[in-house]
Amino acid sequence: MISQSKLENKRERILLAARRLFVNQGFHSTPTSAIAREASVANGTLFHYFNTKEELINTLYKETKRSFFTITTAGVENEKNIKRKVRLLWYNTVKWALNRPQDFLFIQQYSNSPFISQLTQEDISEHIGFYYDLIDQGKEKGTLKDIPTDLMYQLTTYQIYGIINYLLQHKKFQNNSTYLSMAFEFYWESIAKK
Amino acid sequence: MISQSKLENKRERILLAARRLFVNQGFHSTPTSAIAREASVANGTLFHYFNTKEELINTLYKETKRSFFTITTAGVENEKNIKRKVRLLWYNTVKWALNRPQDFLFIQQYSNSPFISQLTQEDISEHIGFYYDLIDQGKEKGTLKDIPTDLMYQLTTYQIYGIINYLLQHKKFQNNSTYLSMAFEFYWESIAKK
DNA sequence: AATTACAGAGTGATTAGTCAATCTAAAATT
DNA sequence: AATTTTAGATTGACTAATCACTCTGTAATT
Repeated sequence: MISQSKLENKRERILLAARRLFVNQGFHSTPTSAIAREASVANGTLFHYFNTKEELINTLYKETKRSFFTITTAGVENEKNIKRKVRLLWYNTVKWALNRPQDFLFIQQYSNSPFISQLTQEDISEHIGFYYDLIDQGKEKGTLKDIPTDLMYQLTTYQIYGIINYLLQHKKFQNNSTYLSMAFEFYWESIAKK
Repeated sequence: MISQSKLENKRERILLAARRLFVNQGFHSTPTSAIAREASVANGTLFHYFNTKEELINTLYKETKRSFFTITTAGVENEKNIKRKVRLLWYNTVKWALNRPQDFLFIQQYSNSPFISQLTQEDISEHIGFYYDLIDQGKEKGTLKDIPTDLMYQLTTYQIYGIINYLLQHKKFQNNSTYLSMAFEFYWESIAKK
């Protein structure tokens, strides 16, 4: 139906506008009126789709995170060994962030913001099992270092954040496969058993 | 002088109250009125010491960062070799963060916030040379891996953020020297040449 | 006496969210 | 097929609350 797609369109436009402004100005210095203006939508329309500003923020986070998870884990299960799985996951994640820097910056900003609603705290742990399982597999097979799973997860997450932020600030390396390969090997060596 | 200490006292109380509230609620959802109330000071007094809210935030950041740098680099120069220097720096940093979680969380929050004033961007690069020099020394001597200095700095910074955040969430490990030692060795192996 | 610290009521601007009115398009009725 | 009904989409003016910051007067310090 045409009307239906039109509707979805406005909701979508609001979310896109919100993300753009949030990344540049932060949650609290982005008024809902500015979001509505940026989305070419009336003030009231925003509150038709989202009851509160916080609901808008949380919805944006959930949808972005879900998309992130789907894209970055694609094909990982089919890889033969741990290193290939980890490599694909790493490349998927880095490419996802470089292709959609707004999405990445939003998630990073949200993760570091002081007040995350309870609902989304649960949402975070929804996907985490996938990574924990992968790490446990690697440890069982003796491929990965024998450090606590949750610590390993935390450290690798931060390391990937680090390389992505670096690449976002140094565009020249983004398509340099030698450079990316070096960065991955650094990553791999830090978690692989010698 | 008593009067002098009294004055410093109020300014200090405002800064402490601000930090406490910022960490819990973020910059923009912490009104200056709340800061004044928390510091047991009148509204106007806050603006006597700081012309604007932004000036208060930036002052807080600068003072915290300076204190951080002074404490964490203490004694590092006197260590004999790179590994000992890096270890002391690592332990100093981790201990600093665990002893003053509010300070750490504030700096982390500030670093990730979308709009950092120009002034403090310069302030950030003020201390960075120290770390770059240390990395360069390590690379020259063949102790550290041969990857670009700025990349190494970025990755190690994030890794330390990672372990600190982990320890803040798992208090039981904070005084476990075996655990800390393991975490440092993990860190060291990730940057040391094999 | 002069300057600085401090208080707290006051101000104009801005905010999230509301609401009554209008529009749209599909379903129901004729 | 033409008309009416209905449900939901959309609008933008409006409101009550909140905000950063000012101003004026008083107390303390020099």
